[in-house]
Amino acid sequence: MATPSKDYDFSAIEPKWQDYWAQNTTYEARDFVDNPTFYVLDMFPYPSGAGLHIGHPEGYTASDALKRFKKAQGYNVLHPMGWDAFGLPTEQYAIKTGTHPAITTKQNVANFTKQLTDLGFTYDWNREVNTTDPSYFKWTQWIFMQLFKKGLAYVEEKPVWFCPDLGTVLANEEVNMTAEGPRSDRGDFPVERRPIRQWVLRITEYAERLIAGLKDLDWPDSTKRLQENWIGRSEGGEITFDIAGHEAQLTVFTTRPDTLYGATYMVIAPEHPLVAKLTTPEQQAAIAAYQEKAKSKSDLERAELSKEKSGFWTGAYAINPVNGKEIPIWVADYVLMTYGTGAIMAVPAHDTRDFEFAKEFDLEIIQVIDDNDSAEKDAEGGLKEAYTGPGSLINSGEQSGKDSESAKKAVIEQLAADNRGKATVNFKLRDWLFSRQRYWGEPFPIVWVNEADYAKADDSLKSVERPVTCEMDGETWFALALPETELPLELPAVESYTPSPDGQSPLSKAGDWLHVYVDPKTGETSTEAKDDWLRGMRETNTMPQWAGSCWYYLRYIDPKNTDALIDPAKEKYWGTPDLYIGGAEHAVLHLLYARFWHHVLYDLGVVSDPEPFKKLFHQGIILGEDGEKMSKSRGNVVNPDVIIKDYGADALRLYLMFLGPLEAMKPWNTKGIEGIARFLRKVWRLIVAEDGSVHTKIGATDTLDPETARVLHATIKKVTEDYTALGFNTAISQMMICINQLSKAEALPKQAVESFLQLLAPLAPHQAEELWERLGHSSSIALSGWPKHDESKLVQDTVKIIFQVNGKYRGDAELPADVSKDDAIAAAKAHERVQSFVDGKTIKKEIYVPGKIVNIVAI
RNA sequence: GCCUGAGUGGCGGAAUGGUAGACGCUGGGGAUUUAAAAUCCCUUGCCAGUAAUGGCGUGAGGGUUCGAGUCCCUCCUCAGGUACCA
Repeated sequence: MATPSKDYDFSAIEPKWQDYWAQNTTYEARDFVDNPTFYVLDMFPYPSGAGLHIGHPEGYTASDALKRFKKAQGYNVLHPMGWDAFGLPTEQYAIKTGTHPAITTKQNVANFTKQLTDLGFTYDWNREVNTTDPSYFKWTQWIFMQLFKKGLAYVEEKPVWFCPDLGTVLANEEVNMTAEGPRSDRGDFPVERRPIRQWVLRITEYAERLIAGLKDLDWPDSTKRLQENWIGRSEGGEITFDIAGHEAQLTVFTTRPDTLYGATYMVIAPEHPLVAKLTTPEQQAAIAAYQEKAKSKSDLERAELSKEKSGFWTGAYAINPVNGKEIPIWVADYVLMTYGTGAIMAVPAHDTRDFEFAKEFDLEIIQVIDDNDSAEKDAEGGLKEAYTGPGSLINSGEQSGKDSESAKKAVIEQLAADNRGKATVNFKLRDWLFSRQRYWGEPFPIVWVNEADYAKADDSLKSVERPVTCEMDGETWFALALPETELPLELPAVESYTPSPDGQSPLSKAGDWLHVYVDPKTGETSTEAKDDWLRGMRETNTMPQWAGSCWYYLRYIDPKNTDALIDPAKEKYWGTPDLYIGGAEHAVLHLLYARFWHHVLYDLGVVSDPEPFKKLFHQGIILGEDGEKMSKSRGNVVNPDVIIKDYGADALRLYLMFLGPLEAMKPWNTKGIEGIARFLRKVWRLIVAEDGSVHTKIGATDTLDPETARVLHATIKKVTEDYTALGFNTAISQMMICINQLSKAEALPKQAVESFLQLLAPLAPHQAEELWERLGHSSSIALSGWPKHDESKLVQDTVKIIFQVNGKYRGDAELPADVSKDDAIAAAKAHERVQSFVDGKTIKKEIYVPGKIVNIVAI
């Protein structure tokens, strides 16, 4: 059965072993066996028409190698793969060609599967998932239903980013600010603001837990920080101001209640509901024009346009609750309606933005925190810039003298007694815009009915605590969730995948699907009218691509379950992934959304741990040979298929891992892969003689010479450690050192060579299997276990001791490994060159680092 | 501006506070070959020197230490993220 070839012919060897692993289900994960489990998860790809990018195999090689390593160590390893297949490009292609996205998806998946197989990745394809498969998205819809019933979903008409070219709404995160204005992240088309009916998920209700949960995760620190900043927790207080001559009050959020005495004016956002009420007739025209201007800008644009402060006085005054001071209320767009309460108390002395605004409009600046002379002052002693640091309070009535930290509490307590303030926590995080006006996404399992019908429907179909309503054509509609028996709700066939010009989903044109009758008791639906059934209309929005990727790692554990999202016993057996490998571009969105859903599923009792990804690793980006990001337009894209054809999958896998640390961004270098190819040929020649038989020097002896044994055991040790820590580049270096050493030996015990192959197998599995077979084994190297190093083989009789004088190398000597301090120092002093540097000087100190260094300090 | 990272030969990169440059690529020289591929050997941080050897050297400047690429402080550059978040 062995390939007769005497040469290392990867093009014959690699398919042979890929078939072998598939047929023997070598890497199948088995539920409930006694071995310890190890679940290694890759971020599943979007199966685009372009095929695999070189970035995919980088992370996937690491996980495949780790999987094989863990398997060899006796773990029951789960390493699955699937497809994040809903998405815009497929839909765009459908619009252009009329091909149903499901057909395109199927083709792309087939292509991706082949490419992954060619790379020698042995995923457990029994567990393959596809987000567009109804048996999968049934459960995506089911999760949404739970969110809906828990009151975590609502509908709102919001001005959202709309991209006319893509014909869809985009989330804030999918829009980039550029010099040419706001543009879509995908495709780089211009986008604008439009009010559209949207589903929104209350991720903000989990903000506190999402922050707190980060603490114990083994994630890159930078990623944790990114999520922290994104959620943006700030502690502070809300303070309520009376308005002179008005019933209404204004509540502000501030992180600096301690500076309240320094509040010299207030600012409300142009969109603030009280603007019209507060504006005096004289100011009316100016304010209205300003509001109009602000409306045309978005939050992002406001930030992008010059930071010059603009605004107008409303003509009204607020009353500072601590000292009764009347302060003017301004409207300015540097205050955002979407953060805090949309209103602020301005303390120009201690806030940079307020300071700039006050300077611009000549407003009063009162310093209330002592800067201890650390801030720059003008001739009159006024601040030249805001002092934002801590200090003790001045000009602050009864609070004067306190330090700013304790004053924060004191001021809030003082106000609380009067019901004018309370301590609060504010978040930057906003609720998650969860709908798209697209065809190729999960339909919402929602039917809209009128108010009278809603009253007739069973509570089990409702969000009881927080009914969800929307306005359509001047009527109020109420949302009912479909029962589990109605799932999956599949996509209807449509004639055109193009959204309507007003931005509504293509589903809004699927008449037969759109209009349904609902059984008020069970939620069962029918296209036919029935007695007492409610007449309803299906939701036409679809879910964003994030929906399917929010929970796929759970489905791998129990992919074929038709009765539940996941069997609790299997969930407990496998737990959450032990390692999650994927790009840092998902540091915020995917990883935050998935954590949110997982927390909700935890609350529902579906999973037994609140956090889904305990350990996360980001592989770096591979740049083109020119050191620039790979892109078609640059022409520096490396195609994995071509590399496999020229050098083989093993060489590509090894080289991807040898380029540098897995997490680093590093340039590709086609010349460099030659070195790896050379290494693989060397391994081959060590075992296969010129006539194609096993080399006669293998097994010609039972013992290794001490030096070769030392190198081999050092290699076993280092490779084992490095694989565990994903330090593949240094593991490969060590294996190169080892093969160079083994090649020198005249005779080798068979076992030494086998140990080496076992180390190599995770990264170059095809060649390792082939050579393993040629050494006479009939079963896979995957089942052969993992070598253990023998510490005693690492011990050397003599060690090289470095001699330094004043910290500089001046010589060395081989000394007995157990040489005493005195003997080592004596040996150093006896050394000719050391003497020449010590001569005529006084020895101040002698240091001996056992087994390493003697340092003589002489002046 | 703020938050992360990162700056080491011609290049990718190694170095629990202990000989900086492992391993690989590239370059130079040689062996083998009719020739080529493949393979093998020597060499390859900079400066001086035939050499032995000496001096310099991890973005810059300080500091701690017997000893610093590694720890501390200040600064510079680059990459990624984020931005009027009160």
